[in-house]
Amino acid sequence: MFACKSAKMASVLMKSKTNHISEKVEEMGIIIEQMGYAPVPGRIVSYLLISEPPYRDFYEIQGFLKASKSTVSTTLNQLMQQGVVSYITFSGDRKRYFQINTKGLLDTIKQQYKQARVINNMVSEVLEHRKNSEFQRFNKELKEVINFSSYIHNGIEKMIKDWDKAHR
Amino acid sequence: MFACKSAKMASVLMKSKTNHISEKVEEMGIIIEQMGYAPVPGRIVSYLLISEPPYRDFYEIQGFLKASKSTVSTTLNQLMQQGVVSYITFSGDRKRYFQINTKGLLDTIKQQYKQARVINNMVSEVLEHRKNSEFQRFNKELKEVINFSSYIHNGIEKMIKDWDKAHR
DNA sequence: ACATTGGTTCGTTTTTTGCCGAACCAAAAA
DNA sequence: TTTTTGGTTCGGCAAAAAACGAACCAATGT
Repeated sequence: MFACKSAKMASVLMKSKTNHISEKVEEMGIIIEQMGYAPVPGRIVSYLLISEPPYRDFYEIQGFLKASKSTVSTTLNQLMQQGVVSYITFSGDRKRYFQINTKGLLDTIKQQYKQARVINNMVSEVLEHRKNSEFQRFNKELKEVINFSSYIHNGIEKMIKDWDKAHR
Repeated sequence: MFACKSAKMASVLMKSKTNHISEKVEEMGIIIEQMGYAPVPGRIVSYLLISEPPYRDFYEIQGFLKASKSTVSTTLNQLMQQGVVSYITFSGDRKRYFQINTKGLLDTIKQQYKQARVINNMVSEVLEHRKNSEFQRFNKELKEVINFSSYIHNGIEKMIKDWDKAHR
């Protein structure tokens, strides 16, 4: 009886807490989705970010997300391959506990910003290709785009380099 | 006969040039796809960027892409709504000539970089949420991520502000 | 007035994405 | 040795995204 009541209270507490976290995971998940991920990976990353403890085993993740084993498995493996998630183990416990790999996360974010180079290259190539164009007015406008793009690109590059230097 | 030969030569020339441009459009298209666009919009933007003249009518675009009228129509309208494409007209010619709106393109690129704020906010919120966590080691690692994220975010913000100031 | 041009609209097809379930497997426990 | 645990793999399916085609329309040309 007492045990039952206690379990019930725990469940109620759990539930409200879980709901709160659920909401957070949901909204953070959407933000992550918008940076080009599918819903489930977004939710897993969100969950591992705000979960206390910050590591969870396979079935905890699956239970929280209410997703299938296969989905959780493949998604975790993708995230691990990407370096955003890793796992720890505890001796005498066969489970793997998945967690955010903050170093990998940082690298991924860094990598994103380095993408500035790609667009900068592209747009520079365009101007190179158009150098003998009859439409210098357009070229001049394009140059403005390239100027901005290089300006940002160089700035980001420098910032990252400085950061790396300071944190080595 | 002469006319025929000339047409043939033109066609051959055209073809090689078109192929060259085709390749470029294709690869630039992929880059643009990777920033979250579908293939056709990517190709249209690419085409208008490197085409000489830098404006093309509806049927030129359609013919070059070998896409359906409907696809071209809706895509052009989307791009115009986004501000990346606009059109010009010539008197005595009913056609619209579509072209890149460099100002709109610049704004779109700018907007992309401003997205840095979103991830920075999210990750800051995570730390706020975890402030009483038992896992200070993880929190410390997260702080590193946040530091980088804010650092880049502030840098980008400042760069854009400076750019806008200098180009007003 | 009729035909043509320069598109637009909308219902349909095609392709891709995201996720699931069931069967499967290796390591550990019983 | 058999069972259980902690996953993995693969075929399939439903929904969403992308592209299409045919019918349509307004403005211009004849």
